[in-house]
Formats: sequence, structure tokens, C-alpha cells
Amino acid sequence: MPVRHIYTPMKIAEKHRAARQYILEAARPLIGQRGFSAVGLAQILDVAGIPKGSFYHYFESKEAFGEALLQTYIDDYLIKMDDILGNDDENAAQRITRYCQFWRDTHIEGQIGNKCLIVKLAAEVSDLSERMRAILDVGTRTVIDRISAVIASGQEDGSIGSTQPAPMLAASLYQLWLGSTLMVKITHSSPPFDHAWEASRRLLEI
Amino acid sequence: MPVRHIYTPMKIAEKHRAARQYILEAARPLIGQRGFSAVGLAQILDVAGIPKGSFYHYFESKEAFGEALLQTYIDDYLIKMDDILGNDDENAAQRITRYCQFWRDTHIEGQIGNKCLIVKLAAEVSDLSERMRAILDVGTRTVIDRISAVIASGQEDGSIGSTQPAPMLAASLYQLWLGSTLMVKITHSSPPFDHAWEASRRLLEI
DNA sequence: TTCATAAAAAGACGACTGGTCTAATTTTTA
DNA sequence: TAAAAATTAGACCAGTCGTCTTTTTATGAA
Repeated sequence: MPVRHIYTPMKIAEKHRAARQYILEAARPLIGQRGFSAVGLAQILDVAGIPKGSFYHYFESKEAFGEALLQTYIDDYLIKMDDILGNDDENAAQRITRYCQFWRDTHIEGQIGNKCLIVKLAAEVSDLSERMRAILDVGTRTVIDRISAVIASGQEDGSIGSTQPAPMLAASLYQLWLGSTLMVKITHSSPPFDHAWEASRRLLEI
Repeated sequence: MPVRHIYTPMKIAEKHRAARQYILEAARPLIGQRGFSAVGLAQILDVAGIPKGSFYHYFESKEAFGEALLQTYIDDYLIKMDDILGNDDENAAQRITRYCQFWRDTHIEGQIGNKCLIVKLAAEVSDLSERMRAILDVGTRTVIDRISAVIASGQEDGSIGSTQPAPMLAASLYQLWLGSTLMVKITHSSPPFDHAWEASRRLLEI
């Protein structure tokens, strides 16, 4: 690489990054509601206020864009998760309870753009793109690991009664809530969340 | 419309019904793998061996076709369910076990065309078509009701220990397995089913 | 400040696929 | 054989993703 002066390239790089972010933010509610394949790039870019022709300056392809979308969603989700599960004033059972409540709140009726992209896209994307599937794989594994850690600490502090292996309990809980969210989508009603919560309490013995 | 004689329309009606059936059968594996929106009518009709122009003689629209697809899938599924759950030689716990095993077998790796359309389409279709959502709503409700009935009989015959309300247990189980199937899709591995089964045993106390 | 150069945006464009509909053809009935 | 119905071919237009050239903007040196 040739020697070159350090001419602050911040402005350009910054604008580029910001535009990328605009596109991802504009896409999230659209794709969260209609799915990945069903939403065209034109519409996303229109909402983001970025010209169609510029898309390939920010993403290599629609699939690469989908990967970035999932990854940023998961990154954001993990931050929120840490926020909820990391509260050290509460015992583990209380933290799990808050997480379940957070899950419910995310999917209340009326909310249209903020719902869980994992629930929405898992079935569609897993058979569509190996790379997007891999991102979901790692992402859900991470989420389950964090739940598992809280459960393990609950088994120590006594707030969780079940002596089942924490990773297994965590996986079961995550699956249960994943399924309940699907049922909420199908039934347009909230009882599935009530059932998930009741079953969670029984499984954890809290 | 002019008066017309009753000229035995059996053959025509029969052919019509058969063609409709061909289309639905051809579509099931395609849509089961790639989703509803992602599969075009041209491809479905191509596989079915029906000219593209004829589609609207069999279905009013793609959405009406989707409704029929879901309804026939659910009807077929309920028949299989009755077959599995209706075996009177076994007690309720054994019948539930067989149903869970059936669920697993349906989603083993390698199987591509026969997987559960409800899992595949729930997230996509619920936000896309109110009528298709309603079919899924009634369909899943029916499935859960049958599971509930078996659980109730298991609580009577003693093979199921839990005294929780059967409808609630049934809903929880269904959600759990729905979610586990999503996780199997994401992870390309079967442990989610193992976790679902273990959690099912705990919830039912069998 | 001015200018040459490089980076980025713009939007038309191509090749294709989507669901739908009309006009023509084939088949069936009287 | 003539009338009617059922079926089909093909056109249609809106939409898809991705590419390409032109225009605009930003940059660093003189």
C-alpha cells in the first residue's frame, strides 16, 4: 500500500456507515411484517430515502443485506437481553420473569414493526439461505446460553427449583416461547403467552 | 342464462376435481420448502402438468388456492392424527408418545417435501392473508383439542400425572413442539426435539 | 482558492418473474 | 352439425434483482 497522508476520511466513511444503517433500520419493520422475500429492495430504499441505484454500494447482494439485517437485529436483541437479565438487584427467577414479560410486550397487538425477526424469518430463511440460517443458528444459541446462565444461577440461589440441566431447560423455554409467539400470530390472541408462562413456571419450578 | 338440460356432468366435474387435486399435490412440497410467496404459480402448474392459463378455472386467485392448500393439508393431518391417537390398545401416555414420535419422524433430515406446512407458513401467512390465518387458527385449535382430549383421558386412566387443565397442557405441548421444529430448521440438528420431548414428559408427568 | 482526481449517488435499463385476464381453441352437448 | 361450455395460449403490466453509465460530490495538492 502506498504511503499516503492521513487526510481524515471520517466524513465519507461516516456517511457511508450511516446510510447503511438507515437502510437496515428502514427494512426491519417492513421485513418484520411481510417477510424477507416478499419485500423488494425498491421499497426498502424508498422508505430509507436512499436511491435504488446506490444499494450495491452498501451491500453486495440482497442476501448479504439479509445477513446484515439479521446480525444487527440479534446484536441489538442481545444488548436488550443483557439489560433485562443483568439486573443484579433481582434473583434469577425474577430476572427470567422480566424477560418473559419483555417477550410478551414485544408482541402485543398493535405493535407492527418491532416484533421478533427470528420468529418471523426462521422458517422462511432457513430453507432459503445457508448463511442467514447460520446467523440465526449462532444467534439463537447465544440467546439460549444467556438464559441458561440465568437458570444456572437460579439453581444456585434457590429461586429456581428444577434440578434439570440448565442448558436443557433454557432450550425448552426458548422453544416454548418461540412456539407461543407463532400461535399468537395465528390466533391473534394472547392466551398462548399465558400458557407459555404457566408451562415455564412448571418447568423451572418457580 | 338459458335453460339447459341436465346432461350428466360427472366426467367433466370429475376431471375438474382431479386437476384441482393435482395442483394442490404438486404445490405442497414446493411451498413446504420455499414458502407461499416465493413459489410462483407457473412452477406449480408446470410440476402439476396443468397449463398456466387454466389456473383460474380451478382457483379464484392465488390466495384462494393457498386457502385450499392449507385446508387440505390440515384435513389430511387430522386424519393421520386420528390414526395415531385413536389406537385404543394403548393408554393415553403411550398415544401421546407415539404422536411426538410421529412429529419427529415428519421432520427428520432428508425429508424435504412432507414437512409441516403449519410450521413453515404460520409466520409468513398470518400477516399476509386474513383468510389463510383463519384456516390456520381453526386448524391448530382442532389439533390442540384432540391432544387435549387424549391428555384428559390420560388424567383419568392415570397414565398422565399432571393435574393441570388438559386444554392448557395441550396448548403448551403444541407450542413447545412448534418451537422445537423451528429450532430444528435453524440448527439443522435434532436436539431441539429431544428437549421438547423431555419437557413434555415433565409437563405431563409421565 | 482553484483544479484534477477519485469516490459515491443517481436512476435508467435489462432480463426476468409475478398474478391476472381476455381472446381463441378445443371439447362437449343438443 | 350447430350451439354452448370448458379449457388453454398468450398477452399484459407491475414488480423483482442486479448492472451500468452518467452525473454529482468530496478530496488533496498546487
